[in-house]
Amino acid sequence: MARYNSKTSEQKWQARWEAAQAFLAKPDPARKKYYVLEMFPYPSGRIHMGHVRNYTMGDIVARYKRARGYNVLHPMGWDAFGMPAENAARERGVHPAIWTHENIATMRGQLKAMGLSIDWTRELATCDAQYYGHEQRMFLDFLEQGLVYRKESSVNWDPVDDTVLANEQVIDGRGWRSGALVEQRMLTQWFFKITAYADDLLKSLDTLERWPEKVRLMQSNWIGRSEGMRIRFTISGPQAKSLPGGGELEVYTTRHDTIFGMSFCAISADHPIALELAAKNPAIADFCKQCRDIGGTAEAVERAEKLGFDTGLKVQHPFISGRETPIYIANFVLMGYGTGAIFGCPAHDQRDLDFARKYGLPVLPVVAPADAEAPDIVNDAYTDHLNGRLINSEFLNGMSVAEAKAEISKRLQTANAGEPAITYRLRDWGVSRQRYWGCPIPVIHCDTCGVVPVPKDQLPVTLPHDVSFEAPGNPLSHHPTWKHTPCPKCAKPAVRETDTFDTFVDSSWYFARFCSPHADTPINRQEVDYWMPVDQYIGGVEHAILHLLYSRFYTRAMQQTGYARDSEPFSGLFTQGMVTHETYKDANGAWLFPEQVVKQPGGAVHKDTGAQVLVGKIESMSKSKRNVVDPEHIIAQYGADTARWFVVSDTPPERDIEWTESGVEGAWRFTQRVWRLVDESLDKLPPPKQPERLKEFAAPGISSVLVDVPEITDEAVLALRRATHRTIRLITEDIEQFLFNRAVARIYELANSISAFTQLSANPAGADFALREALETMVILAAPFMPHLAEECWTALGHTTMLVHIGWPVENPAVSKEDTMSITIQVNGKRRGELVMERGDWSEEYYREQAMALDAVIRHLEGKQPKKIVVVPMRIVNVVV
RNA sequence: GCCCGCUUGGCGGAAUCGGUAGACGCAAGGGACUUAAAAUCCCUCGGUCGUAAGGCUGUGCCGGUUCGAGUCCGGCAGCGGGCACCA
Repeated sequence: MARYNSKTSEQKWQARWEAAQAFLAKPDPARKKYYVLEMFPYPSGRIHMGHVRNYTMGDIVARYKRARGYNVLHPMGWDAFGMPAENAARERGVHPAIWTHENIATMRGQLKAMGLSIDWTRELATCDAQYYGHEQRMFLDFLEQGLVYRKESSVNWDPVDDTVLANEQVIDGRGWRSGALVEQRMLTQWFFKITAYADDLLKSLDTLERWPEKVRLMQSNWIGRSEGMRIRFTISGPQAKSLPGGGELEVYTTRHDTIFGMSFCAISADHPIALELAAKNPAIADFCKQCRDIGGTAEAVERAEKLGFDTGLKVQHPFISGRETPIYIANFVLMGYGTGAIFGCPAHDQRDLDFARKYGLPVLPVVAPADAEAPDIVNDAYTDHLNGRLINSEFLNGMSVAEAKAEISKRLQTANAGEPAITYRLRDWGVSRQRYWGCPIPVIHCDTCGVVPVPKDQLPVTLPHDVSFEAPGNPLSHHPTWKHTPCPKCAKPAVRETDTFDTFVDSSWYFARFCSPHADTPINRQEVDYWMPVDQYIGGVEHAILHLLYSRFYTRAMQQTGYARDSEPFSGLFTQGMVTHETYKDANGAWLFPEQVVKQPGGAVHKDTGAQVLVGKIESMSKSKRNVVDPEHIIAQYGADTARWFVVSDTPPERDIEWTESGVEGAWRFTQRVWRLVDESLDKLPPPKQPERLKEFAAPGISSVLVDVPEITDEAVLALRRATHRTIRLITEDIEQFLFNRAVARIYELANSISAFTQLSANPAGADFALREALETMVILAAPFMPHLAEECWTALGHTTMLVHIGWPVENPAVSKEDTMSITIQVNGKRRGELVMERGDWSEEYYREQAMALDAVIRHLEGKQPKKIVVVPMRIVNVVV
C-alpha cells in the first residue's frame, strides 16, 4: 500500500485545476451567484497562520457553494499601499514598489500552495495605477457631489509615522500602527463626509442580519447617536452682541429637563467665543493652550482635573427671570461634539459636579428618586433618568424626566430659544496622509484658481518612481519636479497636492473592483450589479469598525455617484478568531521560536543546548514574541490539506485557536487515514457510477452524484447507509452555519463508522455498494476542507471527472430514517433506564406501560404509586412519585 | 465609569427547541503486532463509593421557575472585548 504523498499530489491537482480553469468566474444571469470574499492581505512579506485560517474558511465556503451549483466568485488581491513599504525603504534602501511587488510574488506562491479555489485572473494590487487611478476618478465624482471637502482642523498627528491619523486610527491616544502618543495639530485636510450618512449607517445595521451582533453593536456605539436639544442662551451685557454668536450661546444637551439645576455654562477652549477672548486676553490664551496640551490618552483624561476659566460673561436663565449663570472655558468640553458648549447641572452629571465642587458653584438637585424627597448628593451625581421625578423646578415639579423634557422642548421652541437636535459621535473621515506610498489625491493648488481638480482625462496621477527617503517627512513634497504642474484652468504654474489617501480608502471598494477588475472605468455596472453584494465576507474582528464602516460609507457614496446599485457591500460577515501559540523564553529572558524548543515529559528544553526553557502564556502569534509557525514549513512537511484541516478542527471559527504540534500531527494522521480507508477498500468495491459534470443547482431529491445502491436488508449495511446519509445532512447544515469544527467531527464519525464496517467478518449482500457510497460521501464532504486529498481519493475510486466538477450529495431521507428510538426513562427527573422502541406514533399510555414495566423503574419506585407520569413522545418518560 | 460577551473533564470543545452532559479530537495510561522503532489496531479515561451489579455527585458561585435546567429568570464572582471628559 502506498502512503499518500501530499507534496506530489497537491502540486498535481493545483496544476490540473488551473489547466481546467476550474475557478474562473463568469457572470451568468441564468445562474444564482455567490460572492465569497476574505479580507485581502497586506503584502508584508510572507503569509502567516492567520491568513491560512482566514483563507481556508473562505475556501470551504467557496468550494461548498460551487458544489451546490452556485456561480461562485472567489477572488484575491493585495492591500498594497502603506507605511511598512516606506519603512523598508528607509531601513533597507529598497524602493517601496519593488519591496511590495516582491512580497506579492512570494505570498501569491504561498497562497497558491494552499490550493485555494481562487479566480486568479481577477488579481489586483491597490498600488497599481490601474487600480488607484480609478479611485482618483471616483474621488473627483465624490467631490462634485459634495461628499468630499477640505478644511483646516485640529488633527491627530502621529510624530513617529509623520502623518495624520483618522479618529478611528487612534487607540488610547496612540497611533494604531506606530504606538506613538498622538499630538493635535492644525492642518488643512481632505475629509469624506461620512457623517452625512450617520443615520443611514446606523439604521441599516438592522438589515445586516448575517453580521455578528457584536460587530453591529460596536458600529452602533461608534456612530453614537444621541437625542437632545440645542438651546440658545442670551448672553448678558452690552458687549455680548459683538461676540461670535451675536450675543447668544448655543449649547447641546440631552438633559434639558434639568435646566432649573443649571449653575454654569462651559465652552471648549476651541470655541469661537474662547478664541475671540483669547485673542485679547493673554491669561485666557494661556489657559486655552493648557487645555489643548493635556492630550487625549486614557490616562491623561483619567488624571486630568476639571479645569475652568471664568470668562466673566453670564447667560440669562430662560425660565427664571433675573437669574444669571457664569460662562467658563473648561477643559472637559470638546469642540468636536455638539456645539462645543454645554450648560452644567452639577446635581445630575458627574463631570459638572466635579467642576462645581472645585469652583464652589451651587449644586441644586432637580430630580429625586422615587423613594426619596431629594437625592443625597455628596460626591456622586444622581443620573437616573428613568425613575426620577422633578423637584425644585417650578412648572416641571412632579413630572417624570421624559415628561419634563417634552415640556421644556415645547416651551423653548415656542420662545424660539431652542429645538430638538440629534448628535452623533461619528466624525467625518479625514483621508489625507503625508506619505509617499499611497494613492495621490488628484487635485492641484493654484494661487489664482485655488483648489482645482485634475481633469479626468489626465488621470491617473501616478506616483513618481525616483523618490528619496533620506529626509523625514513626505517624499512627494520633497521631490524636485513632480508636484510642479500648470494649473488646468489658467495654465499658470501650480502645485499638485502631495498628500495621499489613507490606505483604508483603497480597501473601501476593492470588493467592487473584483467584479470587473479589467474595466477601464472604476467598475462595470452590469458586472457589479450581478456579483455584488458580497454574500459572505470573512476576516478579523479588528476591522469591526475601521474597514467595515468605511466600506459601508464608500458603497453609499458609490451608489450616489452611480457606481453601485446597493448601499450595503457585505450581506454576510463572519469574523474569525486569531491563531495563538505558547510562548517560550530561555534563562536570559530571550524569546524563542517554537522550532527551537523540544517538549519533554519533565518540561521544555532548547533543541540545541538542552537548557531549560520557560513555557509562557498562550498568545496570538506575533513576530515580536517569536511564537510563530511558518505556514510554508507546515505545508512542506505535512501538506496544505493537513494545515487546512487543522485550522478548522476542534475550535469554533470565531474563537482563537491554539496551534499545537500534536494537533497538526493528529490532522496529518487523519489525512493518511482517509487515504488508507479508500485505498484498502478498492478491491472490494463495485465499479463506480460516473456522475454527470456539475452544471445546475443540486436538485432536491435523491442524490445523483453517488453510486446507486441496490435494495438491502442486512442491518449492519443499513446502519452504514443511515450514517452516510445522516452525515450528508449534518455537514451541510454545519457548513451553512460556519460550524466547521462540528463538520470536522462529523467526518471523523463517518470515518469511524466506515472503519468499523470494513472490519466486520460477514460480507452481506450489498455491503460493497454501501461501502462505496460511504467512501464517496466521505470524500465529497471532506473535499472543501482537504481538496487535494479528496481529488486523489476520487480518482482512486475510479472516477474520471474531477471532483471540483462534481455536485454536492443530497441526503435520501428514506435511507437516513431511523427505525428505532431510544427513550430515556426518569424517576423524579433522574435517569434510571432506557427503552429502545420502534419508531412510531405511540399513545402516551403505551409509553407509560413500557416505562412502568422496567426493572429499574420498579426498583426506584420502592413500591410507591407514581403521582404523575410525564411523557414527551420520542424523547423521555419521567415517573414522578 | 458605560455597553457587550464568555465561564462544561488534564486540554480544544459537543449537547443551541428546557428532555441521556462530556459527541469528535488532543493528551495520558494499558495492551496487540514488531528483533526493534515508526506506523497501525484494541481497551480505559469527570470525581467518588463499590469485587461487582449499581449508587452518589458533577456544566464558575448563590437562589428561583419546572415533572425535568449546561440551557430559562434574579443576584454574585472571575475572565475577555468595545467605548470612554460625547454633555
